[in-house]
Amino acid sequence: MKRPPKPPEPRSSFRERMLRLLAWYQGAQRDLPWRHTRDPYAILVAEVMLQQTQVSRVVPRYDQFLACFPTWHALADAPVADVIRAWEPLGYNRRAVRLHRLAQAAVHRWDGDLPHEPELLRCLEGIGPYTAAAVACFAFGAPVPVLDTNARRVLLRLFLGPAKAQERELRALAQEAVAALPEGQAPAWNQALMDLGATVCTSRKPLCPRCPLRADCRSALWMQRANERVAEARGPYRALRLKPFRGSSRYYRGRIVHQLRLLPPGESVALEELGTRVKTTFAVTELPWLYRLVATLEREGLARVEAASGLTLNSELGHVRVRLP
DNA sequence: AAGCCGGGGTT
DNA sequence: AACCCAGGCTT
Repeated sequence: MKRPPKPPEPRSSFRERMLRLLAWYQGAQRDLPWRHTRDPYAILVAEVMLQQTQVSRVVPRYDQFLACFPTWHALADAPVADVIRAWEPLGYNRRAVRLHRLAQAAVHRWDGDLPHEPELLRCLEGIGPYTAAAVACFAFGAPVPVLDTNARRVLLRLFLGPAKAQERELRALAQEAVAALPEGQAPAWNQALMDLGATVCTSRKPLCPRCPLRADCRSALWMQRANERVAEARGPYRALRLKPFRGSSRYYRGRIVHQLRLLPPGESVALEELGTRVKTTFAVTELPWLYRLVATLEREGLARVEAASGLTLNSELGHVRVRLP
């Protein structure tokens, strides 16, 4: 008997797959603090904190930040130094400054609210395509795609396969999905994509056996083989835990801001003293280097330099003092 | 498109 | 040691 041609894989319709993911989400969704509110302020705080920062690192800081700054007004009226302090250790410290300015814009320009349309949200500094869509959807219920790294990966693997796709097709696919959604399901859908990506369809070690859509996934088979290859190739693990970014300007910027946060409120530190706190081998010949870093931080709203105006001669740098803005 | 911007956890 | 992360902005 001739071997029968391989039957076409049974594929559920686009809509069936969406409904299955939504059903999975109903039972598997993560209980996250920012999912208990639709207050635009609380949503925005979460979304800004979550920019390029893992959920597990935001959770412990989130309630604490909201306790310090419960409303638009509370945040807008607070000294920016307090906001910068409350941001530690989330990183990307300019987000704290931008969030502070966003609160002031909400109070003074938008009458205690935010615009509801993603296109208008996008005009605000610190709100990019992701955050605009997230606020529009999660706070205002707008049926728009919310494309973060998780949603991109899930859509790509699920519908487009292992080949790399252009941002353009991804957006088209995401838009098509949202348009096919039952009324009012956009927030759940977007969160379902993120949850699947965060807990099952992970970047490095996806748990395909636990995936509700495995049977209809364009990448499942490919992924299984890839995992087997990785398992074979994996060698003994050694934890090294060396200091990352040693010597990079990014590394020292972080240390500088950390030291400024440690200062008592309103106090400043001499540039040279700051140098020794930030770098154990600091020498006075490095004052210009340190001053450049601090000057950049000042332009970004993360530091204030107290000095005779515009003097950058080496001999003058000894009089420079630095503090939080 | 590429570089820059933190910092902690995972493998 | 590199990789990862509910990105955004500048050049």
